[in-house]
Amino acid sequence: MPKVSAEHLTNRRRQILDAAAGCFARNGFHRTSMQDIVKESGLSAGLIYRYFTGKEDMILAIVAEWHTTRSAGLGTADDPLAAYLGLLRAIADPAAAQQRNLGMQAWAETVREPRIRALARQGVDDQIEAFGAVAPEPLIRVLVAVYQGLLLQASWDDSLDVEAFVAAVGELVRRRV
Amino acid sequence: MPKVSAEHLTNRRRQILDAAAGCFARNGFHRTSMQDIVKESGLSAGLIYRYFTGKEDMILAIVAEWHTTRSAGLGTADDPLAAYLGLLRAIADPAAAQQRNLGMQAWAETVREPRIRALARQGVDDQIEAFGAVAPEPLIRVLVAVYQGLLLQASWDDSLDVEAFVAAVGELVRRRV
Amino acid sequence: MPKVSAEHLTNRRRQILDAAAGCFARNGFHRTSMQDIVKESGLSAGLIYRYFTGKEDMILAIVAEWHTTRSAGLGTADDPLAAYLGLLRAIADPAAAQQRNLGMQAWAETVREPRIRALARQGVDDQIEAFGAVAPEPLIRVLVAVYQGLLLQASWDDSLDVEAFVAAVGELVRRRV
Amino acid sequence: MPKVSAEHLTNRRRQILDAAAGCFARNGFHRTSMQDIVKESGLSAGLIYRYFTGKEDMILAIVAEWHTTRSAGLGTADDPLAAYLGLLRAIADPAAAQQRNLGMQAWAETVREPRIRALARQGVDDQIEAFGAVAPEPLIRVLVAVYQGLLLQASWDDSLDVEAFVAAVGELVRRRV
DNA sequence: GATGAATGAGGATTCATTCAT
DNA sequence: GATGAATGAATCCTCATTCAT
Repeated sequence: MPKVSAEHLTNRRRQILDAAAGCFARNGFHRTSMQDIVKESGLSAGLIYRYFTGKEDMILAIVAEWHTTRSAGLGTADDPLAAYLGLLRAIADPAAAQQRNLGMQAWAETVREPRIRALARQGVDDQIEAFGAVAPEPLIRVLVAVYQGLLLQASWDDSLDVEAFVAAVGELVRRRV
Repeated sequence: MPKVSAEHLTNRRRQILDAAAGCFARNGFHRTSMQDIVKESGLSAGLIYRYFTGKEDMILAIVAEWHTTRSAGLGTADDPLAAYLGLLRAIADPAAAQQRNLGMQAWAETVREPRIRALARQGVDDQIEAFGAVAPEPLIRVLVAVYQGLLLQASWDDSLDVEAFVAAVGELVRRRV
Repeated sequence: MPKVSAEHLTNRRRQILDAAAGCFARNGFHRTSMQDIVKESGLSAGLIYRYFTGKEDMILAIVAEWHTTRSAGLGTADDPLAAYLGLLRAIADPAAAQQRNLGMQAWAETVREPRIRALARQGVDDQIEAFGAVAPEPLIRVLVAVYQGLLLQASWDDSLDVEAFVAAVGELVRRRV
Repeated sequence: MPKVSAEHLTNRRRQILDAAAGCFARNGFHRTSMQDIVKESGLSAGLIYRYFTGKEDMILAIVAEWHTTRSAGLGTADDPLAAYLGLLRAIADPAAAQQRNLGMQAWAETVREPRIRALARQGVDDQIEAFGAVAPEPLIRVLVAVYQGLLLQASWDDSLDVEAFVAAVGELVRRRV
């Protein structure tokens, strides 16, 4: 007999995850203290532990969500190439800075946490499956690699010419097809 | 007149950096304690602080060296494409696991440490300059991105078919050239 | 005019005390959280605080009850020695494990809580008074000590030969009388 | 190649254990914070963890030492009964308040920590073995129980007449022999 | 009355760094 | 130079208690 609605619980969880995502994106997982998240969320320390078993659990949730977001709506496009180039533009967008930062943090964690590594690998495999009908695995892997590398470069270089990058990719791929 | 030879100093520094690189690659920067490095190096805590001002300084040194290694010998090849494909094979090699892990750690740090971010950006710029004679910047960026993404994917997936990946890249690029 | 019957209040209190006694006996006062008692009792946290002012108050109630139980029916036996030996058998009984555990917890609390210490002392004094007609104080103290020590030893050693213990006590005392 | 002498290490350990014993005897294991021990010892928090893996480890060390002290010199006396009565006097002595308090704490821990329970049981078994030549096990158990009970009663009642207690025990036992 | 979500102070422990020897 | 013992601030987490519903 819960005292609050399921919606309330969902909102609270969202509130915590948003605060955590903000902190993590700004300072990395390990330079972010639970206290930072407490402050950013406006909640209390104790309450956060009713939603997550600990910091590790929160990191895992953030990373899982990151990959889920990335895989959403995959392979449903009429024009796969155009859709892919759209993804490139999206990840390089200035507004996606938080997403990029979280991504880089998540990748670093793959080194020491098997579950995060599994999520990362699954993320790539999802792409391979989604585009399996229109391209062979190695090519998809290359395109995923391009996406990953663009994420990095866009993060480091505000003046990166995204359109030129996308155009170069388009040219490489179109000739092939 | 220094009490110990410059060579001795260099060796000691090397010894510390090697120990640190090993620890960092295994557990990440933040899960590695100075004590871990002390143990792995076989030296004492006090001594390490005579070579580095602190942990941050060591991380910086490790990251700087990582990028230096990557830029070494760039643009001197007769056949740039073949040289590039060789780099792809090298970074995906099982023996390069430590290099891959360090790279991912370094990338994560770009989020919060401007100097590491500058090193990362410089690393890409070095490639652009080195290959500026044979290809336009956007294309080089794409190829660097492919390298970066392959580093990630090879790290996550032991069964990745590197040759198929390299072949796919070769095919894309050769048609263009 | 109370909203609920006095009986209801008593039952609730009993329910809480039983839950607390179970938890305390299993894990000790300090390894038992209020949440543990909440769960075990099937009631809510808020309700428990309407019956007890806090954890300390509950511990006090448990300890008081423990001593009350021990003093009940004292000195009414026709054959005091036989009655005493029966008490020895009872406290060493496997079924009395919870009583033994609570006793040991209560004794430990006498160190820091004067009220619990007073209860413990009163417990001994009650025995002295109850058996004052049939034995001098020092002897009663010795017999109480035997009871206390048996409680400990029975708790630590499942294979303790209770009958042999009781026989040894009986022999010592009978010769004296 | 330790920087300090083995004696220094032993002294430090002693220093910590003494501070801990003082705190534990005053407030019990669980009302004593590591910070309390840090203050009482005059050392730093970090240093204490170089000697003990944690609070649990310290409790275990304190309890082990308590039982060791109790078993020291057992069974070497010419007159076992006189020696035993001496032990009774010693544990009831006002100066032994700390020993009594630690004992009660240790007994309470037997409920939840198998290793402490094993130490307690072993403590009794040691007595049984030490006096096995002069008395049967049940009688020894009874005498140990008397000791344990006296510890409790002396702790609770400053005005306890120890000599009368000891005399009562002496009388019971002497008649038997 | 009854609930359980929410609080936040307090606790155990770690770890980068220093400094006496 | 070299050591490693020592420091103590900072971290993650728990839990007794309260109070809005």
